[in-house]
Amino acid sequence: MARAATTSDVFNAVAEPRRREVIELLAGGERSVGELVAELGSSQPQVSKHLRVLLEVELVSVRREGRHRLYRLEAEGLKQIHEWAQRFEPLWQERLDLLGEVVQELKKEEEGASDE
Amino acid sequence: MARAATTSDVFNAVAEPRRREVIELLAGGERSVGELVAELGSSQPQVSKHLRVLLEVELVSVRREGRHRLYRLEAEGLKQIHEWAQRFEPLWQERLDLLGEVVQELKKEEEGASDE
DNA sequence: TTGACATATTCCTATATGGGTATGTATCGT
DNA sequence: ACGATACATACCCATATAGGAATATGTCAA
Repeated sequence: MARAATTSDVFNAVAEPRRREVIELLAGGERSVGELVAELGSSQPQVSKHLRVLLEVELVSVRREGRHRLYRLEAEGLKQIHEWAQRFEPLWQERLDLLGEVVQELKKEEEGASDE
Repeated sequence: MARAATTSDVFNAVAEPRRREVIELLAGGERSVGELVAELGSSQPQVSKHLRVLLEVELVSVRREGRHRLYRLEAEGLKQIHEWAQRFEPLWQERLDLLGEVVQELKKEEEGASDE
């Protein structure tokens, strides 16, 4: 088999840099496809395709406004990612603490050395 | 062009469910490949490949111990994901607050209705 | 209705897998 | 040195894109 579909879950949807950019732009408020195209510098079809993926995993929603389609970020979906990563926070925190201790050790040693 | 390489960044590396499982297992402490194979129920080559991807984006590190290779989670890499998602926390929080308000509204209306 | 504008969809191509199978390589015990 | 154990790689296949180009669809204005 091949890689899983990007439309299957939020993690896959967000794995694409371009789509993360779209999300970041939409965090600033609703945008039409055209605006996104201008801001991203991608082709219109590409932007539409990325939006479709984000739509399928419900990271965005659409609304019609005349000839435009206004896309809006549905941030709840990102919560899932945030929470997943957060589970490991104690671990990287631990490392930082450890680093802090090492620094303390080095300082002591240094002081001891300069003492000689 | 094709899809981006999974070895290019942490987001891609974590997009694969199997690799997230590996990360979760390693969060419990160092493991040998064999242990991971047993716990994941995947084939040994597959596990090795996933570990390689995680290694390339530095989400894990390896250590030799006799015939075994002990993999260890390097959680700092996940911090990046956590922080990226965290940027949007105000947005989903906002929605929840809004939801709360709606609930309050409904309660009031309900009380008013039962009052009639 | 006709034309212009805004998007979505389709088609085509090159590429990067994920999984299975077979094989290479390093380490340990005898 | 030899066989067994523990992994890593190589190879093959089917699939899912990301992009680009062309086209279809939908909406508004005259």
